[in-house]
Amino acid sequence: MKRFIIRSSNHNDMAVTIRDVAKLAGTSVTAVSATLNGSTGGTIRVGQATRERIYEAAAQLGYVSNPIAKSLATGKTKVLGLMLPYANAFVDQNPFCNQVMSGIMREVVHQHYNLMLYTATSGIQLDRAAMLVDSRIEGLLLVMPPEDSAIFLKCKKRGIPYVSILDTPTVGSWTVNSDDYTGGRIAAEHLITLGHRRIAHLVGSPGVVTSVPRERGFRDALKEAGIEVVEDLIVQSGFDWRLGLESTRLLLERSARTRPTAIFAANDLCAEGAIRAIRSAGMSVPDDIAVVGYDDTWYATLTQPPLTTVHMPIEEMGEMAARMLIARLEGQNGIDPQPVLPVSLTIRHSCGADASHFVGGTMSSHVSSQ
Amino acid sequence: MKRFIIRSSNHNDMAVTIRDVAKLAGTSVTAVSATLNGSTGGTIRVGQATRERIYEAAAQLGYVSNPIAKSLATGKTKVLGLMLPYANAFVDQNPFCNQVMSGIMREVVHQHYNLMLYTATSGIQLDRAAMLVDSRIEGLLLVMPPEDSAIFLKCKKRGIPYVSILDTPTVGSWTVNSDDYTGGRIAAEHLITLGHRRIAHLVGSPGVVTSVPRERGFRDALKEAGIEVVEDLIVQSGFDWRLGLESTRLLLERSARTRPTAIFAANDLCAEGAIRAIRSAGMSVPDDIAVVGYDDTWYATLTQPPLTTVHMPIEEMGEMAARMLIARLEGQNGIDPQPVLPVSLTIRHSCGADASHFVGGTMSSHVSSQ
DNA sequence: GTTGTATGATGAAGCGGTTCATCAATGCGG
DNA sequence: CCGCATTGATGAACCGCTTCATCATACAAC
Repeated sequence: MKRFIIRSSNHNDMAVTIRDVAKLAGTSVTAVSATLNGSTGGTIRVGQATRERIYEAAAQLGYVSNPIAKSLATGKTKVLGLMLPYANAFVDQNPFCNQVMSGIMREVVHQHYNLMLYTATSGIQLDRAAMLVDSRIEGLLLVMPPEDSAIFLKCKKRGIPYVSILDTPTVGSWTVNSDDYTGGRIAAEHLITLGHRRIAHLVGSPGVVTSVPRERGFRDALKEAGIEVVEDLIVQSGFDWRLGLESTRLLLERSARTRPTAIFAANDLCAEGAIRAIRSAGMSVPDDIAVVGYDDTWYATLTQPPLTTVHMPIEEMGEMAARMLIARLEGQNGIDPQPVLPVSLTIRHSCGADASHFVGGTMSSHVSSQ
Repeated sequence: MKRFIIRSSNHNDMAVTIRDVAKLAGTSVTAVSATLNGSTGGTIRVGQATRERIYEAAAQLGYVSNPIAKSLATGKTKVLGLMLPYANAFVDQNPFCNQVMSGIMREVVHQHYNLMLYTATSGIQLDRAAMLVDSRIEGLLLVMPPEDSAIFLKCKKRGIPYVSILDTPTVGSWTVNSDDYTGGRIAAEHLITLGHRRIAHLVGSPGVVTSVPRERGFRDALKEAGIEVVEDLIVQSGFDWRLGLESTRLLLERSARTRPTAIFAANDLCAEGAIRAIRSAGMSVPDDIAVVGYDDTWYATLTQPPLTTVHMPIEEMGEMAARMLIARLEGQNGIDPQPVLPVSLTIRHSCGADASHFVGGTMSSHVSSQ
């Protein structure tokens, strides 16, 4: 026997469908669909009267469209994926990711998209996490993806467009970066302007793309000021405060005559480590040694003294990435695929500078003080 | 003229479907579906030989199931929603949310679910954000939801089950909390054991449910130790370091004889503020005034001195919430709907205690030192 | 030989929308 | 009155997958 099916109007928890609305409004599902979607302008036309009956019926039934069915029919999900970097501690402990996420969220919500979150949690490698990325998402946002990750291949195979944040731009890639070169420069220039000559640079973790241009900018600034670049003062460090502390401790072991009088740290957390090392060596920041951070996360206001740091427009980068991805999905063109956002210097107290002297005094497009 | 449709095998970017696999394997879609899902044990049975042909065909075509179609057919999406709290700064600047998210992610990935992220970004109220929650998600996780939010109603109407983290348990609700009462107690007890008698408590933001039981625990501990509870020493503060600083500053204005010798702060950030206030008043932590924090986020290791703080199992709470929600979705029963996770005291250096004296010396189930 | 019971396999009806192809009615110029 | 463009409206195919109802066969028991 065939099942007896007459669309049992209420399977109790069954949501109301477009058909229910059509029935109540005494019209067709086509009309309902077109009306409720603001009529796409195809061959389907709905008169004013019908339209109103539909609205009323929909309201009366409390109809809400089922996005899943819609996705299946249209092939569009209005969902973006966000893949956070592999190192769990990084995500947990670095305000950077949060701020990027905030920016992304803002834009995503604004454009009526949704965000699916993926992370490579402890024990799950990024590539394995990538397996979970499926056709539910239309595009993917990547934060600091490791080079040559299988995830890229996978996206390509699946035809999923992606935009990465903080990634080396290559031909045809879509990346959002900030101007790390200038960031390195303005940090150095600020210190130079303050009279420093022996300036150390704690370089970020190897493999993180931002490190190289920052270092380059740093070196160039020194050269241009006619200051000899002492290789021993440019040391490998990292984005963790412990690393900053360790590296700085080593620097402080140098004799008073070769010891740096200023340190340009890999990021704000690293600067925190540097400040600690300096303190525990019985010296003062900024009187004995000046410190410049990088990122200008909220944490920079919490160091003692508050950190002079290179401001990265982190939220804006997230926002930009989301905007680019969506624009691309919607077939807009004329989008710059590899924007580089400007940085600036936020002057606080870790260099001993009076902010007011420096407004407009650096290469940055914007110098603020707090 | 009717469209001429023979399922044009390759619309070029069209993904391979279950039908393609069936065709190649010379069998039916039913068989393919059953096989690839590990045969649900219904009336559909697939023989070994067919099964192998199917696997081979699927592999050859690089078939991947379309989760959207699957969702539409089954009514299950395997997607959970996560609603982060409204205050943007809170999410950005408080490590708490991150850690909860980590825990949630861990469990969600482990159970082969996905996570859709919702936040009330600046300018978008929580209730408006809730509008975006749709049938794509099977359940919702809420972090510190404001009471009486429209979101609850909405979930109920839609039949979406939810579990909230840090929320007052009510009849029939599903909530995950940690033992705030004991948290307040052990903080106080620790300080009492160290000989303190004038202990202040900086209470968390009003409206946040954790504040009340913590204060109660704090008071009870004092009473039990026969210490008079001085109302003036229990002050409204908040979860931001600025608030901690401000509140503490006021406390320090008291005469030396009525001034507290120890402060139990609302959370780690608030404790940071307290430490600063104490320092800038020319006093020392812990020598002049001891400070206890709450949460034990990574930030607690960064204060100077490192913070003795009540350890909240934050990640575990996230994990637990996700596990409960999924269990509920999958119809398991016997789940405790309102678990209260144990807290403990992490002893560092802001109270001047030697950790080794205190192992087992408090009510906590676990005392660790770093 | 008949009946019964596993086992193996499949067609087709959904799930809830979108959209193409088609048709009815209306209005207008000549 | 006829031809034609325009507006209004609809049935049904389709998106890709699940699953019910049904059927075919083989083999065991009686």
